[in-house]
Amino acid sequence: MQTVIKKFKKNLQEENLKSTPQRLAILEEMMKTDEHLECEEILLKLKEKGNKVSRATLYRTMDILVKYKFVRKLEIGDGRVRYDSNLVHGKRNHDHMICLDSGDIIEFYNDKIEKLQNEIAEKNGYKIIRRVHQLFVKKV
Amino acid sequence: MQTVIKKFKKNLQEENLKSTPQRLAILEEMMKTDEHLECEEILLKLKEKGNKVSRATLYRTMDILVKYKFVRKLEIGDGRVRYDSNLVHGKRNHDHMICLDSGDIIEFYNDKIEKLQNEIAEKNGYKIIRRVHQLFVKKV
DNA sequence: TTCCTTGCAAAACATTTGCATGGGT
DNA sequence: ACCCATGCAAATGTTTTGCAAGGAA
Repeated sequence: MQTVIKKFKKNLQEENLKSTPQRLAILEEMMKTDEHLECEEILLKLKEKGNKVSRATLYRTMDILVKYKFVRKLEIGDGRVRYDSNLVHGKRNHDHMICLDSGDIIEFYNDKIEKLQNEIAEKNGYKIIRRVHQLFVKKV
Repeated sequence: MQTVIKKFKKNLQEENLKSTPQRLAILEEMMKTDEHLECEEILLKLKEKGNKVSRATLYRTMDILVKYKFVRKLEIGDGRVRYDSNLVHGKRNHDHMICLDSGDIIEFYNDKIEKLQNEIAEKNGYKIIRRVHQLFVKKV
């Protein structure tokens, strides 16, 4: 995982941003979890481990991590923003199934849907930059 | 369209809610537009027509309209909540393509994706209650 | 007459921002 | 030494809520 940290430092450097203990602590925290964490949860985890990071810095840093695609912002419409790490076992493209009873978030991926999406965009003269696909479900 | 108003009144009655001028004005406003309106825009439109509705009532009523599926809440991740009317020319199932350059919101529907989604849910022991599918695009 | 509904203003909430201080490079 | 980053607290923007007054049923 050293490579991820290296990449992050390089990314920062390229924009004249500085490699600070706070930014690294946040990155490392996001590397450790495959949950979908809210800002407050991330803040709490950091605090528990003795890493003091202010709320303002957390918010500012999450924007950076999103920009570099280390994490993805996940909004399921309940007013809480969650972050989905792209750093754990190299996961990238996936969408979410949200159980309305348990609140569980299950990831899914389907190649055919992927292709159909691209066709739809193309047909309209567009290309897809990003997408959100969420299924709100209940147990049968 | 009288039937929609009738249905609304019936829905209200069934929950011991009252049919008030404010609630009806909001419903009628949503029947007239096929845009994706924000709360402030709806409020403005109502005011322009001389219908005085307070912000609090608007928010409270939109929740009711969502519950009865007269409108759909649309969140495209820019921090603004929009409402998508289900009352205009009987549109129901559709998803959204959002142009990152112009901000345009284009509606789309694809039967195959629909089927694939159902299969995915089923395979995991779930049934789909609601879904969000958004493609963020740019012109080719 | 009974409650539900409204409107106002205050509260709540998440996020952003200004600014003085601190810290990478 | 330069200038970016941090932390705090204040500001922001949106949505929610408590409460007194008004209005359907």
